[in-house]
Parts: sequence; C-alpha cells; structure tokens
Amino acid sequence: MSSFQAPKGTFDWLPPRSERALAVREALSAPARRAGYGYIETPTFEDTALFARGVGESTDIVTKEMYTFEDKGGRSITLRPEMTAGTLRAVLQHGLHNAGQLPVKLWYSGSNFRYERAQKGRYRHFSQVGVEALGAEDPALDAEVIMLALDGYAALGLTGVELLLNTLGCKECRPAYRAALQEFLRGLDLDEATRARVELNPLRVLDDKRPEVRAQLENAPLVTDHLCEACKAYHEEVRALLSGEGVAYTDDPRLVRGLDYYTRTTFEFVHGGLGAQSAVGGGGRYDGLSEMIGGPPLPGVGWAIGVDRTVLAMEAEGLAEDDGERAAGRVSVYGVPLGEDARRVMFGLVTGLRRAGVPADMAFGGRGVKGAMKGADRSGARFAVILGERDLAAGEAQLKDLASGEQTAVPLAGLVTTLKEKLSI
RNA sequence: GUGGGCGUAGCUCAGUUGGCAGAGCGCCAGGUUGUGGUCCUGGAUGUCGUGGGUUCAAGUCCCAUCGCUCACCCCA
Repeated sequence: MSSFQAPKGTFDWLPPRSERALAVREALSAPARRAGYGYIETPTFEDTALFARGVGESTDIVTKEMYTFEDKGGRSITLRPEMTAGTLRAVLQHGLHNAGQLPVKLWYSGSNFRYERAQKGRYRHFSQVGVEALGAEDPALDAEVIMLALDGYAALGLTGVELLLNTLGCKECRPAYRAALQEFLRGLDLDEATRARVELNPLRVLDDKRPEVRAQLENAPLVTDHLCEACKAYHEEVRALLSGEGVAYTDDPRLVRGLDYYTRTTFEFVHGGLGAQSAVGGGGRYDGLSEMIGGPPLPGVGWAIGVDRTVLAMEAEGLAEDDGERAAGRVSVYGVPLGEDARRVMFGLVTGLRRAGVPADMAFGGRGVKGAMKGADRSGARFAVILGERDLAAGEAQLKDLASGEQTAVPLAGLVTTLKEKLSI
C-alpha cells in the first residue's frame, strides 16, 4: 500500500466502473450537441471575486465551501465550485453574445470543488456536465434546456428521475415577496444560524429539511402567490410547453436552490438512490447574473448535472451493471510470444491488428507460456495468437479460440485478414 | 463545523473472560520443460491505522490522534 491516499473527501474512478462516468458524460452532452450547443472549456480556477459576486456572498458555497488560495502573484484564486459563473465570464470576455445570433448556446463538462464533509453522493471534488443558453428570454428556451436533461437521463435508461419545478419571480415581484417571507420567518422559533439566514437570504430557509423547521413553514407565504403578471404568464408558458411534450413534473413552490443568481424558472432533478442527497441535477434562469459580474443585461438559463450522482442513480436502478466490464480495456486478440525473436514479430503483429481496427494486446514482461496464456484468458480476448520458434520457422502462428479451445495454424501473412473475418470487423 | 459507526493479508471479513494472528476469495508455484479458463497439490503475504498508557502478557482494555464511512447543515 502506498503511503499516499487521495485527499480527504475525494475518490478515484477506477476501471471498469469508470466507464460509467464516461458513459454519463457522453449521454448527457449528446442531446445538447444535437440542439446546437457548442463545447466550452474554461479554467478550473477563477478570480475569487467572480464567485463571490456571481454565486452570491450569502450562499454557503461562498461563505464556507470555497477552495481559495493566494497565487504567487498575490491574486486571490478559487477552484470553481460551479461552472455557470466561469462560463458567463468567458462569454462576456470574448463578446460571444455580440458575435453571432442569440442565444449563445454552450455545454461543458468538468471538475468542481467544494470544501465540505463528504458523504454518499457528496464529495470535495465532483464532476458536472452542464448547458447554458444566453441572450434570450423565452419560455421555450427554459423548456428546451429541461428537455435536454430529461432526454439525457432517458438515454441512460434512468426511470426514477423526478423533475421539480418552480419560479422565483423577477426583480419586479421578488422584493415584495421577500419582505413578506421575512416578516413571516421572523416570527418563528429558529436557531441562530437560521435567523441570520432569514436576514441574508430568506428564500433558502424554505429549503430547510429539518422536521422542526419544516413544521413551522406550513403556512409560509409562497412565491407563487406573489408573482407579477409577467412572471406568472412566463411560468405558465414553461409549464404548458413541458406538458405539451408529455413531461411529468411536480410543482414545488418551496424549491429555491442554493445559489443567489436564480430568477424565474428553477428546477431540480431528484432521485431516491443517492443516500441522503436527492439532487442529481438542477438549474434555472439567471437573468441578473451578467450584471452582477459587471456585464450588460444578458438573460440566461441552464443546468448542471452531477456526473457522480448520476452514476449512483444508475447503480441504484441496477443499470449498467456490466457495460463497464464490457468496454473497459477489453481486447479481442491477445498475443502470446515465446522467445525474443517471436516477441519482436508479435509486436509488429499487434501493432498491425490495432491499425486494422482490431483491439489487441500481448503478454509483456517475458512471461512463460503458461503465464502468457493466463494473461490471454484474463484479457477477455476471444483469440490468442501463439508464436514460438517452430511457428516462426514455418511462417505461421497458432490461432486459438479461447472459448472452445480449438487451435489452428494460420500463415503470418494472412493473420490480420483472418482475424478481421472471424471477428466480423 | 457537529454527531454515529468502522479501521486485522491484495479484497471481503472472523478473532472467545486479555494468552502463539485466522478463513474465504485472489495471488504465486508445481501437476503439463509450447498452452489459459475447470480440477488436484503446495506456497507466500500483516507496522492488527498511528502514538502513548495499563498489564507477566494487548488485535482485544484506557487515552489521544489520523483516516474511512454514514448522517446533520448544505448541495451536484
């Protein structure tokens, strides 16, 4: 055992299970790519102030969960806790919103970092796939991004993902609601931290999961009763579009999300297989975010889905139990060379097979036949190609079907062709 | 940041009132000096998380510490 371990709160994806993480990234991004979303890659770290202003000074993420450090130039740098702020920063920096038609549609995939105590489904390093659509305020766009996520989950075979939907109002109607909610919350029996939250970000108190708090929230004023006409109409249109596509969703007037930038549409994808965690993904509209980080008005909507949590959800549903094993490093042909001369020839054979599109591997490390054959067996290959002095002299190799045990001599010159035929490649 | 559970072989774990550290699987070798998977025979592997304490004697009891894990808070 090495004396080093993965840093606290992190974990490694190892084969074959790691294939599931790859499959999730692929399945979640494919619908976005089909819908005209372009791939964006931004730095893993940004100026600390970007997150402080973009994510929100009052959020837990900013107040206690950021990986912040000073670089050698004296700048305050933070490992990204989410990717929307960095994506929007890149859009503004490069003027993507001025360069072509709106909305600017982007998708991304990458690592995020939050300094938290780990538990099932929650780690200090985690991966997300996300989409952002910027520069248009259109209920159809909100509905579009939701559809993209649902199509991604469906492609993975997930059936237990539930969509929770809400609206948080806009800068016209939210202040009045916020005040009404604050007044209500101040009358409750709450602990000190929560009372502080009432003053900073009262909406998030609605998200409290503790029973003693929940019970007191029974009669809390709901945002849906305080919406302006425009927000009400907008939300109804989003709901109608989703319903029109046969999407099942649950209206959850208490769904508020943990980041400050959300306006109007918010949504969360929840699943029961994640331990105490429930969200596999979430997002919403963030019409004020651009201005918060010093940009022009630029409405946007998007989501981020947790790759690790999605894998957990799949495992909870019994999906993908063996595709990982099927795909991970599995080859079709395994070379067993006997002796130095054979090893050189085998190296060329294996290279040729790979170039011809045949997944192939060979025994390394000068193992004896027995050990090399054991390697062939463990590789999962269908065929072993055995090459010794006698075969070399005859200009042929022994081709062994590892399932049946049947073995025939094949001329070296025709080996690639023969194998491609037998494997239907 | 707070609380519970757990740290013994590569893995999963057992280990009695404190008395020689074990099993299964895996691994290695041989049975087969050019043949895997099955089978048979044999073999190796430990800082019992770490540091201290009690004791003739500690994997076992006590203290501290680190790590893992689950949960709270919060979130993907």
